[in-house]
Amino acid sequence: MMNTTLKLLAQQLQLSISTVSRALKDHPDISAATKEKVHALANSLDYEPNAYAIQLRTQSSKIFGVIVPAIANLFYDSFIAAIEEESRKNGYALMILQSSNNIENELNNLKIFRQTRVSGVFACLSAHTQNLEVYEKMSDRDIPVVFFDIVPKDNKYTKVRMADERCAIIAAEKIIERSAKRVLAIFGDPALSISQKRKQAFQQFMEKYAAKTHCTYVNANSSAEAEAAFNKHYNKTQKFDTVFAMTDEILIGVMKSIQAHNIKVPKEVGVISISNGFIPNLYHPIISYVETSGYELGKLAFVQMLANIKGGKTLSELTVDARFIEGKSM
Amino acid sequence: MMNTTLKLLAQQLQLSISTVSRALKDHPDISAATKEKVHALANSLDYEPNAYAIQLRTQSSKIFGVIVPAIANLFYDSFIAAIEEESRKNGYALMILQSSNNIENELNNLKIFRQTRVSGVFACLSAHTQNLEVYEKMSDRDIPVVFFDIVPKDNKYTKVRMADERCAIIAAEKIIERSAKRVLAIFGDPALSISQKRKQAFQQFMEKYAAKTHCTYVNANSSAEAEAAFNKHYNKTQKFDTVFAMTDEILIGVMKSIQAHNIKVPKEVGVISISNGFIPNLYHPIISYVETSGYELGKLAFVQMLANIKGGKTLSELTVDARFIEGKSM
DNA sequence: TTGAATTTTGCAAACGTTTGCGGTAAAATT
DNA sequence: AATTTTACCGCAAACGTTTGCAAAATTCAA
Repeated sequence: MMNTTLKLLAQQLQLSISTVSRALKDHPDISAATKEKVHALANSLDYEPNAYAIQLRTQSSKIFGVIVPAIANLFYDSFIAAIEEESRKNGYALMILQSSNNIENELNNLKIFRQTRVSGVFACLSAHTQNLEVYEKMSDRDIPVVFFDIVPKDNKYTKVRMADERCAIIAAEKIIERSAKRVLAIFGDPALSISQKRKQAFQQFMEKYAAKTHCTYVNANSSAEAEAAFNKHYNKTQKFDTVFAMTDEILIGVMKSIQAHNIKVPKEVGVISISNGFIPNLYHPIISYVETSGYELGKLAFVQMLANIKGGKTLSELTVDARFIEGKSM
Repeated sequence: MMNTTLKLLAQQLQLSISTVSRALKDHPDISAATKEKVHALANSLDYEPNAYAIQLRTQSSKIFGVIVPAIANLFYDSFIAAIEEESRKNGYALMILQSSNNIENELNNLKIFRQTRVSGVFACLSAHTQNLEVYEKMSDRDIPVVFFDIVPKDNKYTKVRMADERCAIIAAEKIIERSAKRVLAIFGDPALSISQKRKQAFQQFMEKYAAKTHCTYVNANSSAEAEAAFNKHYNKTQKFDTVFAMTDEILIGVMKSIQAHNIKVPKEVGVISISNGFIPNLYHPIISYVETSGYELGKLAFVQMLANIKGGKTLSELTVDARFIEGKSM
């Protein structure tokens, strides 16, 4: 079936294309009567403006690009949900591509975004991205980039992220409040800056405010590793009474071990983690956690994006704060 | 910065636009020498073809639209991952929109797809969609639609889905193998056809092959409801020895209750569910489940889409089979 | 009634491609 | 040397919009 175009409408109405175009967008130059007619026919013929022609003419697509390491991730899911909501409100659509933490994919995705002439891109660096040249290329093309979560160090970029250090510190506070004697703290991939930051903040805080508390620090790259680490340390004679899990992945491993050993939470060991909330709510008792909300991060990122688009370059690093959500595990 | 266009390249090389265009796509009419020069300049100037101009000219965008109820869902995640992989291989990009099980959103999304002139759409009906008119509209515009997971009844559509009845039957088989005496079977929203189908298949099978087994059938709309249902029936004098959870959501509720009561699995009660595998692996012991793979469904859907695009209309309903994944809970 | 002011509409170029067709020059065939 | 073939290349139209400017139609004032 032929798509109805402005030309078609114009012919049927014995009007010029320009008049029809203007009528459709309520231009003051057009009389009410004409507008009426045009709208009527457009509706009955189911007219849909051709987005490609518009973009070609106006040089602006109403599409944002999003790059995440993986879409199957609770944190990024909620991030995406947030910018999707805002985008919809503002008449934008989203194009979501995943890098799978693979630099080549990341490059490819960026290329697609350039070709699609997206209005902006939300980017989460893949774990080991070093070369930011491609992102420069976007800026050269006047496509604003808002980095989120895993962001470059350099200050010349616009970025939003969780207050990573704060998260760790809040957790530490709660652990101290509980007057824990021995704690096992499990962090993620030591190569990632997020692991480093959180660990450093946590460790410093503990040493400063609870020097007598005995802390064991471990890194785990997966649920399985976390489970193994837990098992290993739980078998020692001096058992820990509190465990801290830096991520959902780690929490999952920890909880498996806890279930396997039928350990009573919080009586025998207290558990606290950093999470967006889904996983902690899967267990009984519900796990206490420091909330990192991908949703709020998304909202923030969107604000930044809009600022970039409207007001030219607005560089800055914004962080969204974390808060403690009390479960029954501490 | 100005975008480099064919025109620009042509000027710099003292060639016509058409020659440059053809050179870039290896047209046999163009001499090797010229091609060489054109490619060189294009590279150094970082030429990116304008996708909008191409689409305007050729009337075909290399974009697929995807509508899912929610992106934050393990099943849909893996579905998306699969079509994303295939799309990338075939030079397509994906535009993912979520309906949030809201009919108005669904309509809006479809509209965006029409305006974007996507090459095709993968659609999962929102829970209570009745009116398929909008989807007809897509077909009128020669945009193929492949329905997945939650699909219309009508046979005039292309659809792929899980073998829902088979899932339930496999679960029933395993329950019988275990020679369960009393089973609690919890199904999802009774308004959804998927719940009805699975329940019916399950019930029929049990009645036919294990008439003496006592089955209690319950519906639950959420984890909390599932948990409540479990609690309620577990308090009866005649305790069940096996529980079947139709979805991850239900399994989560069930497991909460199991943890709360410190029930031994599989000794005191056996657990089996239908899932893609993530949730069952969170627990100790690992829960046995019938696998419904969003990933495989995605692959299948993509095949169907390609068939539709290449070979005109190919209507059919394909299902991907299910299989039992043995955990330690039965 | 006539010219000016105002309202309403149309012309045409431009956005960056693709592609059928026609043209020119060199090479190959008589 | 005349003709045909082959190899390259350019012209121009088209895709569906938007928009500055000019033109036509209407209204108004004198």
